Amino acid sequence: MEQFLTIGKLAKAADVGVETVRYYQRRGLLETPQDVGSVRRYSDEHVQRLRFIKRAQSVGFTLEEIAELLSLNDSQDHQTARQLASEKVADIEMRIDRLNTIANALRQLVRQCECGGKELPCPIIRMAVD
Amino acid sequence: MEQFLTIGKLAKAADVGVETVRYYQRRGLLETPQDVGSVRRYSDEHVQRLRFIKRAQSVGFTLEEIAELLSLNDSQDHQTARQLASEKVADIEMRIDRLNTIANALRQLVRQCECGGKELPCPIIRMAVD
DNA sequence: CTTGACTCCGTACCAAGGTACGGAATTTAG
DNA sequence: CTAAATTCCGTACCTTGGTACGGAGTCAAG
Repeated sequence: MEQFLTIGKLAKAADVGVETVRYYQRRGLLETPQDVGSVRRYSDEHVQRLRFIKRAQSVGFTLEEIAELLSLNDSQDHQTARQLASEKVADIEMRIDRLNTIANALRQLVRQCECGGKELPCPIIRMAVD
Repeated sequence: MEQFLTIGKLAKAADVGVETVRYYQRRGLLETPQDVGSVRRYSDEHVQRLRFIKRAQSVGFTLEEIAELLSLNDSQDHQTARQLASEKVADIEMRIDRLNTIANALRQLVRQCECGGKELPCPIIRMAVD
């Protein structure tokens, strides 16, 4: 029975702590399944969801924003979901732009160092995007 | 004298709180200039730096990571700076990939909703990257 | 059938990144 | 020149995203 996990197995599979799983349940990011006997059982869906949360977190979304993303996924109200999803896509594109700006500044820094320019200031921060 | 700002003007120009500026100074992210009279004066450099911090934060860097980025910029040790900068670039590219994954999932969601598929589950979270 | 690991639940605590507050000194606008 | 706004500094407090802990119940391997 690899398909129905206890909370411990779930946590391990998604590489988070058991307490974290419970915390997300309290926050409403993860469904708390019905007890089977006196212990709850989790499926692969739950693992995917936890991994999604991790990825989204690692690029700067708050748990609240992630809850919103997930609710889009779950929503029956496709009209609203489409609208919100479009906004989120725009938001993500902006984040990507910012990351590219920072990456480009760093690449330039790398190049300058390679060319051995000794005392040039390396102005990462000057590259305004605004 | 638009060029030499008090802390209040600086904060306003960079759209952060005065307390935040002081906090960054304590954390070593922003230089504390010498007093001029009994008040410190800030320049456009400081504004740029604060904006850089904001942008980097908004895409998920911690203040500690940002301090590292900034120290690369300031560093005299170009060898080490080049090495670290390359690592950071790789890091950023990974973040961009993750954002693209999430954005693609959302775009797919948008498309499904447009096509009016009523009860299809919209599986944002299934798109594994790992 | 017991003993060690695991679950469940509640409450407490922690670190990061600020924000608020208060008092003394200073600066600036009228 | 005075009154209001700012600065500076220290300490206290707040929110987010967890982690730790403790006790009672439960499950599974020997």
